[in-house]
Amino acid sequence: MRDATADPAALSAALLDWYDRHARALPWRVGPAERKAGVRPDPYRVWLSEIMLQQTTVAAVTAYFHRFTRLWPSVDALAAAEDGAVMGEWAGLGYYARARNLLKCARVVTGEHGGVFPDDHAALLALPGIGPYTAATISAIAFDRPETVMDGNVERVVSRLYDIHTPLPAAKPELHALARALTPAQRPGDHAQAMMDLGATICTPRSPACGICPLRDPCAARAAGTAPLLPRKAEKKAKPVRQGSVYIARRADGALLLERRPDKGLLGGMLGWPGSDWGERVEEAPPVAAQWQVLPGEVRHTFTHFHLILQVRHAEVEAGSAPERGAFLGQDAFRPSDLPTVMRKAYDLWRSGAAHGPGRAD
DNA sequence: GACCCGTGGTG
DNA sequence: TCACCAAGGGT
Repeated sequence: MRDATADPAALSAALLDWYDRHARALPWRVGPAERKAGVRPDPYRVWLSEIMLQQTTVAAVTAYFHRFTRLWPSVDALAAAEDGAVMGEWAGLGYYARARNLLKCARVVTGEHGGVFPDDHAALLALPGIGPYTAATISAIAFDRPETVMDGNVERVVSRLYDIHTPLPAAKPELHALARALTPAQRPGDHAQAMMDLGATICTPRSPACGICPLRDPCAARAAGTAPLLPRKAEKKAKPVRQGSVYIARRADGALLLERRPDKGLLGGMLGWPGSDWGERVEEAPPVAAQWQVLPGEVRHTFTHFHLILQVRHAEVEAGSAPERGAFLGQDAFRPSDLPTVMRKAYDLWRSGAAHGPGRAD
């Protein structure tokens, strides 16, 4: 199915020419004009952005990237941060193991590499939270190494360029070999970013803009009319529905009962309301003795592999009450933005009900 | 390879 | 409303 006229050097040249004219301006990016003028990206910012961008859109990442770089302008500054502060700033971005590994990685770079990111693939791969994709991307973008970057964008672009119908993930080795042949010796960093920009703006998952694509002539899927159908993917399993409950206790002074979740597992390391496990139909004793009231309504939330329906309970507790789980956090120390989204939804449900007082209709 | 791990946008 | 999707990594 390969187009014999699709010379890799010509493809790469056409792609770089398009990138020079249409590169997205991104907060962590050194654009093609600056790069040609000799400007080099800050490896810390490249690394931070790549971790944030794992399975996450540019639109979602941008505000987080600005906050993180303002609070912690260097890897040394980040390494010195408190765990809770970093987890709180990451709240809402998801995949919280990334934040835990972000801190681990910063502390290794500071403690074992003198605060300087290593510039070789193997050393990068050995760092927490950096896998094959991120190691290759940091090498290419931060150090302009001729690494082959294989993310979801590149898989899509290459599968269409060569009209590959093998479903993912089985197609990965084949796609990687094809992508490697496209990687140029000159400007590999810009090439990697050009592939991603093409995938994000032209060669999109649905209704790709083939008419204005710089690779439309050599593209095999464009010729075959199969571009919108690629890449094919293995079927996914259905998500089961789980249920559970959380307890929001407020002390007279306004302090709220919260707990730090264990590092492993769902929402690991994040702040949350004490509650039951989540499963078929779980009931559990409250974290503190009180008159618990079931709030009207429910929280619905979807995780990677299940749907959750959450019942929210609330109680006003006495000043001296000793909780069996969690700890009371003072009004001034509690920021709703520190909560992962599902816990934030529970908080919002309680607050929206409290605003209307008891006896609310729904 | 299989499974676990979040979230918000989108059609 | 809902399934799909996004600059993946760890186990």
